[in-house]
Amino acid sequence: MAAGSGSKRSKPAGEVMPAETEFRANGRRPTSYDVALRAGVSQSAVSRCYSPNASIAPATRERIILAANELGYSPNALAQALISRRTNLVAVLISSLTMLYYPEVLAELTERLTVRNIRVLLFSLHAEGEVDDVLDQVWRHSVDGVICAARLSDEQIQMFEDRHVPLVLYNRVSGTASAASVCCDSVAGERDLIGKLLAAGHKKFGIIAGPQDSYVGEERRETASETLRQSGILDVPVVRGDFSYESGSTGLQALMANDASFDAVVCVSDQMAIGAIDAGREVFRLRIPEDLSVVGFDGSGPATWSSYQVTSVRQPVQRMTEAAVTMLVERIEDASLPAERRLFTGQFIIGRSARMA
Amino acid sequence: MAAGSGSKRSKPAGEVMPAETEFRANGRRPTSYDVALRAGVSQSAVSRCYSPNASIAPATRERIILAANELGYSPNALAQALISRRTNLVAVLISSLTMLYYPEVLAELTERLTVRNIRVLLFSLHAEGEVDDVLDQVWRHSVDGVICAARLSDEQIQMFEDRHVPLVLYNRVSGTASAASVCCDSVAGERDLIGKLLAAGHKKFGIIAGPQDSYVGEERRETASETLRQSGILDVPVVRGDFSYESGSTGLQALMANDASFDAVVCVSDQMAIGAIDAGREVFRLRIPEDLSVVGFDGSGPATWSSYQVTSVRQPVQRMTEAAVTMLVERIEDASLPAERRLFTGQFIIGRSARMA
DNA sequence: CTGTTAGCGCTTTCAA
DNA sequence: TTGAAAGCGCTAACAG
Repeated sequence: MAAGSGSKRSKPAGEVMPAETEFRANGRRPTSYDVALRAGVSQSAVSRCYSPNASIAPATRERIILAANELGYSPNALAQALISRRTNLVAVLISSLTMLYYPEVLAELTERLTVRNIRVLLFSLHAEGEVDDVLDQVWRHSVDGVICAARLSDEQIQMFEDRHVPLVLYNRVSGTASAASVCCDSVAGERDLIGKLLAAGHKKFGIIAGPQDSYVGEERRETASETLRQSGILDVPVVRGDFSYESGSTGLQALMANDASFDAVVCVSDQMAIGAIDAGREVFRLRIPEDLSVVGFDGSGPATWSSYQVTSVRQPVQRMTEAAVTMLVERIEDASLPAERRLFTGQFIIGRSARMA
Repeated sequence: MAAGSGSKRSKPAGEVMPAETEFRANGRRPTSYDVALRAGVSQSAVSRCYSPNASIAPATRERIILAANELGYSPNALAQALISRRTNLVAVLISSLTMLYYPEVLAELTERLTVRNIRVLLFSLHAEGEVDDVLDQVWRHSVDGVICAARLSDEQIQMFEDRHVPLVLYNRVSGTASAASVCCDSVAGERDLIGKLLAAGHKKFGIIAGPQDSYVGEERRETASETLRQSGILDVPVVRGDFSYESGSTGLQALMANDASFDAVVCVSDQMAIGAIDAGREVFRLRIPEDLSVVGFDGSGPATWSSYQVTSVRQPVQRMTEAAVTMLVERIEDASLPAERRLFTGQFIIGRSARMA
């Protein structure tokens, strides 16, 4: 018998196991050695059967596949990864809030990675300090690359370069370090939104911003303020939320507590816009948009529901996730590829939550 | 020098590498050999440093930790897993729809697994046929266990037993095979809901059900029909949706197309209830709940928004996810544990979408 | 086309 | 407490 003799296995060559009639007779999953034994070939022949471009005789392959099926064999991804230095694993880092309020992104990323035969190792970040622990796990698992939709410091981004782990940032860019990223253009989108509100004659604005550590949130808030300032509208009050419905609702109430004469409230996310709309209607008995215009950002599911129909900017999530996955895979394939930043333009959604004339 | 000589490494003992001043001088991540070399100990000493209950002298440990930090070393999870037969990886299987409409579950599961030092390998299923491919990947990656919130056939469940891979089903039970599971009691919840509608004098019902392959959807639909039948209300029309907002909206319209005299519409999910409420208001100009009562199920986020306030049954997601994770971890620790089924009672949410008197 | 061989980086006896 | 040695299951030269 070809296999077994001279192998490193502990059982001597003569002591060949009987045909394994039971599934997993020895209590462990079958290995390529078991398959080789049964098919009467060498272990490496079995390995070749599962290699995309291996040279193996059709007849041999058939015998091996048969034996493998009888045994219920499938290659051990750990061993494959250990030797080939390719895990086919990508870590997706996502802040728990984003995961809750924007699940479409995760669903799309997962699907697109799966299509490329890549598995997703999911990390959900809530607290800030957690990031370092998560990164440690990322290194330990030798993932082929990382897609990050959570806050990373420049030092942390630098670690990816040091370790040659391809990284693509989602809806954020790094300040100093150069990292590949895919974003929806918050500046253009928010400017567009504000411009339309101004054109419709809105004069008294309020802003419901996101947490300070949110990249897109801050970008949208700054753009809103700046655009208004350029039109001579200064000192626009800002309150902060956490992207949640509740914080949109309390945000509006906080704004109104000081001064209830708003024309328009700019929310940096749809979820908060919805909260603001509900608070406007329920708490202040306002008609939206006749008495108060509310705009959001994202174009996420509930924003289109007929009770809200939020005037907003829709992120092209499908194209963005596809771009992120493509960029990452390219960098896994060719580590020398330079950092690239892809900026997608959001689509204005007219909705019914803002007076547009 | 202790390490290096006699090791299996290809570089001869004499050809010792110079002190590695650079991070990852050889272009690869440092291994325990590199650390051993630098700390002047054997590779196994380094390994012990990262073992919870190893016997190692404090002084030695310190030298090793120092060297490890200088090199930026962290253990290779692949190699650890390969030899120790423990990956600290759990696969989470979730249907893409569930992922979209019920992200809280994924977030909670991930968080609770992370706390237990377990990583999540995420698989999102859309089509039915995909399951077998996903399972193949699950086997290949030698996960320690699986939490499944997607449809699995009895044969597929049997594969987990054959391979001794612990499995916990989430919000579903297996028909014949015995698998551990965590569920919210749809029967009790739906019966409660229907009972309250009946008590309030509703007479003419319609049901918006889920897809036929949804376990909870069908359970809720059957319970609703059955409970009504027991009160003498027969032939309740049923239309099917896919749990989405849109299908709730079109579902109501389909029901009304035949007969617009409904008292109450029972939706098997909140998302569809919301769609039905909006369609009732927008399309049919109905007041909810004065003209039409709508009830849902789940108690998911948007259901509590003030525009909807869906009368529903809230699943105790926190307790359910904790139970699922605990059950799985117990079975990873002790494979001989018998299958167990934990049923949680949902909480009735009175809401404002159904007339209750 | 096929088999032999040498490890991937680590844990775990077994001696010392 | 420590080191040497033996693999975990696999890929990838290298010969033949």
